[in-house]
Amino acid sequence: MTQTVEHTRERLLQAALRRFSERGFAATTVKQIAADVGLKAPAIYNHYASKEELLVAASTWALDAFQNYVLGQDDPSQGDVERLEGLVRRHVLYQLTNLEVARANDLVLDEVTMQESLPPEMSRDIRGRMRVHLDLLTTLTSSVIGSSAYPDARTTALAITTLCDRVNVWYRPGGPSSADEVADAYWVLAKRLLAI
Amino acid sequence: MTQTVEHTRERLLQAALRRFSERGFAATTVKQIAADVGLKAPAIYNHYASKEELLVAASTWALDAFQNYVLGQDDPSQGDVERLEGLVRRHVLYQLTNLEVARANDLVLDEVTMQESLPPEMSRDIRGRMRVHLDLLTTLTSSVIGSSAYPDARTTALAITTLCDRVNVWYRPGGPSSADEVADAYWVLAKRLLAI
DNA sequence: GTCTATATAGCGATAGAC
DNA sequence: GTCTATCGCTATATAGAC
Repeated sequence: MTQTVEHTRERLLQAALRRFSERGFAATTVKQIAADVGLKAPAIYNHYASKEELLVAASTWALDAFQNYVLGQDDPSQGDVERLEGLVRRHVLYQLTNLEVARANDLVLDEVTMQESLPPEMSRDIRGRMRVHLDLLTTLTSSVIGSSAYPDARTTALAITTLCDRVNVWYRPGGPSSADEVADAYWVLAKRLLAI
Repeated sequence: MTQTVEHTRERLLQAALRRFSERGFAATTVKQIAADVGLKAPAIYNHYASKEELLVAASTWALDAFQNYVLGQDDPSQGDVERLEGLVRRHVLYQLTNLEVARANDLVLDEVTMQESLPPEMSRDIRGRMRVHLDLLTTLTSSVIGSSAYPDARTTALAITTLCDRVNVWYRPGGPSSADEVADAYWVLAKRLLAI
């Protein structure tokens, strides 16, 4: 009871993240987000200037969390295959142990793929971040399969990251496989795509 | 000029399909759909009872078109590998030559994955249809890789269909590859996943 | 920093003339 | 079958009291 206060701003961000990831941006109302943290709708505007700013904040937070986890642990002193394995495993594990954040990332990526949904500045930022991830994956893939491989490194890297990215679409927490088991299986699949 | 009339109902459905696929259901207004076919918003209700009915009609149409193309040409008298090749190639080609419809299918599948967006009857219908596709793919995969393979046939089939499904996310019509070239490359990737 | 009350705007959908 | 006008509602966001 002493400091159940907790910073309202952060709790609003988490509530927004969950709502946006469940129903999408347009179908979510600020009233719902406010209610999730025990507030009336107008109180939100003491913390965020607009609903769109909430989307930007939530999306940025989700992308940061993903990249910190997946890319932050990459160790350039390791071999290329080991680095690829780490990227694949962490990508899968992240998707499966942070279903909400992962869904939010799917969502924001979708809104970037489409038009007008997000402020252009943020669209650029997001594209840039995804490029960092894909470029690293492509570089490592190229080292492993060679520069004249068919399909080429970019196509192969895209296939690998797509598989990892979509794992949360069909995975259900209570199901037969643990997240680690799925990560194992997906690294096997990735190795097949790399033909190693 | 003789019969530029064309059945308004169908043109509305196509306009709805495009709008929904571009911006999502909640963010699309009936006014926009009506304007796309040169009508005012209320005229829509002479053809569809509600915005939701337009979504149901558009989604059903899109799913039918996809399944007719991909599954309708499947020939059970062929070998398992040949049938898998056909399914993969047609899936990719369909995604790339019907970008709008493909996006609409992504969308409706997403709304099914989430909750409440669609009438429950339709959610069941869509789940059933996707099961038909995945079940066929899983059966053929199982025949090819065996029932004790690791990862198992369902995981492998899911990976293959996921790759095909997401090809339209990064493909751009004016880019370096034709749809046929992408289909070639993806069948190579699918074979690697099948370890053949 | 939260509340109630309200401004403003846009939505889906209906009524009724043509 | 389409139009204009409008209903009823809900949305985001603001104003001002506490």
